[in-house]
Amino acid sequence: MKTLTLPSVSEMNLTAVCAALGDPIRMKIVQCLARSGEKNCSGFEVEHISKSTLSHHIKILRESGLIQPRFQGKEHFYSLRKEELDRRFPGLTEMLLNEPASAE
Amino acid sequence: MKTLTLPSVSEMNLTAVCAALGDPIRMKIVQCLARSGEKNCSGFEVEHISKSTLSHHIKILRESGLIQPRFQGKEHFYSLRKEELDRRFPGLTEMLLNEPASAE
DNA sequence: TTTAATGTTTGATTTTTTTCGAACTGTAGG
DNA sequence: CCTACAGTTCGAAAAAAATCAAACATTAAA
Repeated sequence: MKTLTLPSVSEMNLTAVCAALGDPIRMKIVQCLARSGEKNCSGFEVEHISKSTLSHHIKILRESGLIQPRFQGKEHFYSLRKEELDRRFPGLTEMLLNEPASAE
Repeated sequence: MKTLTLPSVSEMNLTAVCAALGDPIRMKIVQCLARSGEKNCSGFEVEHISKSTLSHHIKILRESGLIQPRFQGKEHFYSLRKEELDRRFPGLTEMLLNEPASAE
């Protein structure tokens, strides 16, 4: 059974969202999704991390409410929860788009 | 000699700012400053932490560019760098003000 | 010049987070 | 049914962050 817990708009918490965005890998994933819509794990432009580590970061992003999954066959497609974020944290998605990808 | 390093607007980094805001104590301090302007350490509404821990959190906030100090006598007054933040991260200070103080 | 007040810094400890490989789950194709 | 693929979960190890007490610095006041 797939029990997917995604916080509602009112359940989203700014501190948790900031903590999620406070890691360079997660920031990069979120910026990637902000710029290009839906992607599966292999589409995130992150290198040199194992798939279990990537999965861990995705979980934190999902639990904070920043991203949402869509399951299709064996692939998990993720996307920014733009509508929800724009309601809860106006200006945030623009911030993500305006910020240059940090050198890593 | 007091060498105070405060990042310029262009030096501010979204990931670092988010990491700074990702801790509940620091979030509370910043929200406190956003609502009420300048305060010294004893004015931050945080309890149950030692002064050295508080000083540590203040340092992280200052180095991220979120707050700035003003030295007057033996007191250090801190304030949000509102003008700089509004230029670099439009919408951020509103987010801080809109967010209810999280129960701790 | 002592003493008290307001922090900061240092060094050590605890706690949390990040990371990985291995095992596992579910899906699709042969 | 067997195998490959895409990803998650588990358990352990490493790295980073938070925490505190003690020592230090600076200012002001007695």
